[in-house]
Amino acid sequence: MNGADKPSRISHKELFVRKMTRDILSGKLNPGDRLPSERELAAELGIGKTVVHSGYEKLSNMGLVDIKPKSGVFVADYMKTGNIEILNAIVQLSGNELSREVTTGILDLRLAVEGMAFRELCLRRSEEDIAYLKRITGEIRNTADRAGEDELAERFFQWHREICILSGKSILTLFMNTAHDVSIAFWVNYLRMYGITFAIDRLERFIELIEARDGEGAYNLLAKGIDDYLARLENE
Amino acid sequence: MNGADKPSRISHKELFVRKMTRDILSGKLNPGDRLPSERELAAELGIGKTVVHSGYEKLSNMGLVDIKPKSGVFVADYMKTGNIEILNAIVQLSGNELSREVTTGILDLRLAVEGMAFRELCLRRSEEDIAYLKRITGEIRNTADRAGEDELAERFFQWHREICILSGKSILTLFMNTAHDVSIAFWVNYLRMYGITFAIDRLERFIELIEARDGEGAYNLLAKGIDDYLARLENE
DNA sequence: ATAACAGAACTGGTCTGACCAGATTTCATT
DNA sequence: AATGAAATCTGGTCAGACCAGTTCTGTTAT
Repeated sequence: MNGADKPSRISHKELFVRKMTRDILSGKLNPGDRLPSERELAAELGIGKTVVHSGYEKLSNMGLVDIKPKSGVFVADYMKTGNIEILNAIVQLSGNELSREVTTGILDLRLAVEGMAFRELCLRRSEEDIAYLKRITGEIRNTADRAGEDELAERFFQWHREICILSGKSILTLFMNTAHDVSIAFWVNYLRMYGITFAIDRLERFIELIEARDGEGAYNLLAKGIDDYLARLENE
Repeated sequence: MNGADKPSRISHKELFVRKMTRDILSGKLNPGDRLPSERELAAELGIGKTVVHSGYEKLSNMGLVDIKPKSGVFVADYMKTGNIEILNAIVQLSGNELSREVTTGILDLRLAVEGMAFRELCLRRSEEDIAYLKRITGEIRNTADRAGEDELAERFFQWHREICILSGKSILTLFMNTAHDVSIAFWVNYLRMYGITFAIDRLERFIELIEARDGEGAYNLLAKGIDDYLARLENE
């Protein structure tokens, strides 16, 4: 019993994927290692081969394992071949705790992606864009008290994603979504560190700069915020 | 020869996913539309319900559809909620042809990601790194004649990914892999446009700059290359 | 002793049909 | 008209059967 009482039952596949992810990411299994065959594993875990196959397929999509058809499944050199979904898996496993390396990496990318979005949006923003951003920012302020930590993090994520959407560069939006889970973990930490009021004030400062079409200003505010966050992380 | 000779038979699931992807991306189906139930579709297409389920699952992973459990499957507002895998799907559907918007978007991101990798690598590169880069570049040159278009594109992709790996910023590598398919499409076009010799010479120029620890130089060469490519694209 | 080669014993890949449980609709009862 | 139980939808899961390559193994011919 229990301990991890999940109201919604966890499927065999989900359990299997988590176990394998943990074993691989923790270093218990090393790149190149051969994994048990689908049949073996199915028998050992008392589940169907189809389930194991589906699980291996998912791990393969993340880049954690390398499936050689009709031959075997091997642990992949995932830091070479994996994709960003691995980050999301890492975050979920470690319960929203981010290592420093992951944090700085993600922030570097965020600066690149969102910085570009800010600059583009400042060039093309309409009055409607400004009104819309003000409206959703107001909504965040109004519901901040009764919103949970995760929900608030989600709202901040959506606010920044909106910048990408409004910028018209749809690639940036797709990228933001790809890094969703890891972003949420970041925002939870951020909001704990700086507090809600400070964070919302910052959103409004961004809106002012966009309204003034000050792309460089918005970029610099973003860059400065990231630097500051990393500096505080160092001093912890 | 050839064109589309696929030796490996295409599975029902693959066919189904492609059809749905095409219908959604082409605008034949619109965000919010309810899709047929798994059973309906299975009967209509003469395949098993599990196959349809698995297909819907894949589409959901890409962010193309929104699965409401026990309720129905709906076309998602994918430009808002989709992730980068959608790009890969777009590329595959259009037979490696890239729209201008996708191309510029991807190149913007590449500049951000690889530019950072070049700068970092110039700071920390060892003699071994240089020797390794020279070796794999030599291999590309030696095999360029007998390699197919796609294989060569893959090798160029791997070369640039190697920059990310050697830079030590593993997040950048993960990002590169996430955009793999779309990058291959880019490199195929690039190699057609500039020719193999020019492209390989350029790799060697990069190595010289890394050896000289000239991070700015490498960044500028990358930026200039991208600008030039986009300019030529305009004039086509 | 060694090389070549059938065939047995693996491997992952695909698909069907059955069953589960939550969501939704229908329709008789109040 | 409002209520609520039951029928009928929905996606979610799973086991087992079959397919087709790959790899190992033991025999045979040199």
